[in-house]
Amino acid sequence: MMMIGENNQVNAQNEGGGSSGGSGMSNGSGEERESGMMLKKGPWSAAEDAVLAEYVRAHGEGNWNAVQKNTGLARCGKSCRLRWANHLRPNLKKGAFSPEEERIIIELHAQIGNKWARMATQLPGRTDNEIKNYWNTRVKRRQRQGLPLYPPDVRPLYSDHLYRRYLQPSPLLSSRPTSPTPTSCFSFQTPIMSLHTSTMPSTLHPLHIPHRPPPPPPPQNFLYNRHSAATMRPPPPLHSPNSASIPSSLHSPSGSTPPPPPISPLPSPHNQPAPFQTLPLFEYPTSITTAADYDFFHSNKRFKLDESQSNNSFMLPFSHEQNYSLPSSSSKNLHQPHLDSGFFYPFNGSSGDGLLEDMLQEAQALAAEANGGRNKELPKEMNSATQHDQEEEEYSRLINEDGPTSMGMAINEWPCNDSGESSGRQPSAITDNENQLALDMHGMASFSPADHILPTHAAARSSSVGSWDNFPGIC
DNA sequence: AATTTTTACAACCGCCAATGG
DNA sequence: ACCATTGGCGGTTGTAAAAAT
Repeated sequence: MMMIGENNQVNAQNEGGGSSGGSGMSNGSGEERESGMMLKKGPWSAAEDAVLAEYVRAHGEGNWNAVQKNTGLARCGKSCRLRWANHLRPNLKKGAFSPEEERIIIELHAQIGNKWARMATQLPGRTDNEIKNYWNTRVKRRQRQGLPLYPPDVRPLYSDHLYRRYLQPSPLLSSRPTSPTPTSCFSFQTPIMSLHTSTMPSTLHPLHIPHRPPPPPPPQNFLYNRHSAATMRPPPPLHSPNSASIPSSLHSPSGSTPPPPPISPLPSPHNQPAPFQTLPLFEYPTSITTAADYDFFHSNKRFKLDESQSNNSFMLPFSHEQNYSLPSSSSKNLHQPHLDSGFFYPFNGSSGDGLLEDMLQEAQALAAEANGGRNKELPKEMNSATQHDQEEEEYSRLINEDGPTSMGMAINEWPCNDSGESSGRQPSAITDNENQLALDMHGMASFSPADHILPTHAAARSSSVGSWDNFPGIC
């Protein structure tokens, strides 16, 4: 915890940080000069807090730059406003979020995305900063654990920012407008590779492929249980029972909440008319250092290096009619999976989907080989009774209680319009024309397969990577 | 017990829109 | 219309504490 003492310490982190909010130059010591006065940066002291609180008590909020002028407080107006809003104003709640608050945050995020300030208006006493921090921590935690970002009964409805992350122009769609605003969308990295579709052509299959486990030791469990994994119920209602606590004004930007898409079997890739062109699945990692890694990328017949691409794309042998370009190839992309909001929907993967079954079997074989026949190595963190465990339990229950007809597949979002309204059909049921329309509508120019597919090597090697046991349908 | 990793938090940064001169 | 200032927002970073190894 950051110490707030009386000594007006200067935080070294601000060295070379440049100007802040239009204030003067940084002097490299955590202070800035404005109007001839050295402005402090870094943690606030109790004395500074007292000065600011007294000023606001006397003059009210606003006109923050006047604080420094009138009180001599060596803080810029921006800093004063932030300090007041986040720490000093009355009725601020401190401490951990209650389960109710967490639920509200999750549901709000599912609806409006990273609109922290708007979320804060729905959580009295909480600041946007707190909410943002909570969410970012949650994202990291669940990513590492390989869990969906949202519980099964919450489905992200927002659409706008889901796509911003990927709106870099591509050779195919370079004329489309792009947004400069990246977000912390979360593309969930489960122990299974998930080929998310939020920015991919809707005719693509969402696909789960167990990823190559990290080089031993320790091996991960990759056994795939087709029977338990082959059950999936339709998505639950959009809102949990307590979602009524969320004001309607915060529902989708369009003002109406789109209904959940009806569930229908998703045809297998084999049901698609051939020939299939290929889709870049992930970038060739630039940091392969082990023979096992090399073998995985070069000997696995399901992946092939697309030599037509300068960025060492690997391809899956089925795909949309077009290839999609990758953003700049970098090991960073590979090792830092992009964050996006994954959720699940049924995938009919058990009725003669030869390709998919082959892939799954292949992955299973790879897993068994890598794992030396051993299963079930639960990371320590998976044994703790936490909220996510409860969510996971519920999720598993939802998955397993229905008939063995479908398999859980993670995707980001249905094809939908700008208001987040779903087309109401499975991606594979979308025609090419419609798919192109969707692309046009969203400017879905490119995506980063590496972001979506591969777990970070670092994460994969860390002890905190969840085993398959932690993923519903995988045993 | 020492070290490493993760978490929680605070604060800063840059951008942008609103406002007023 | 232009420009500077101000305030707000979302993203990012740094750090201490806690947890894990």
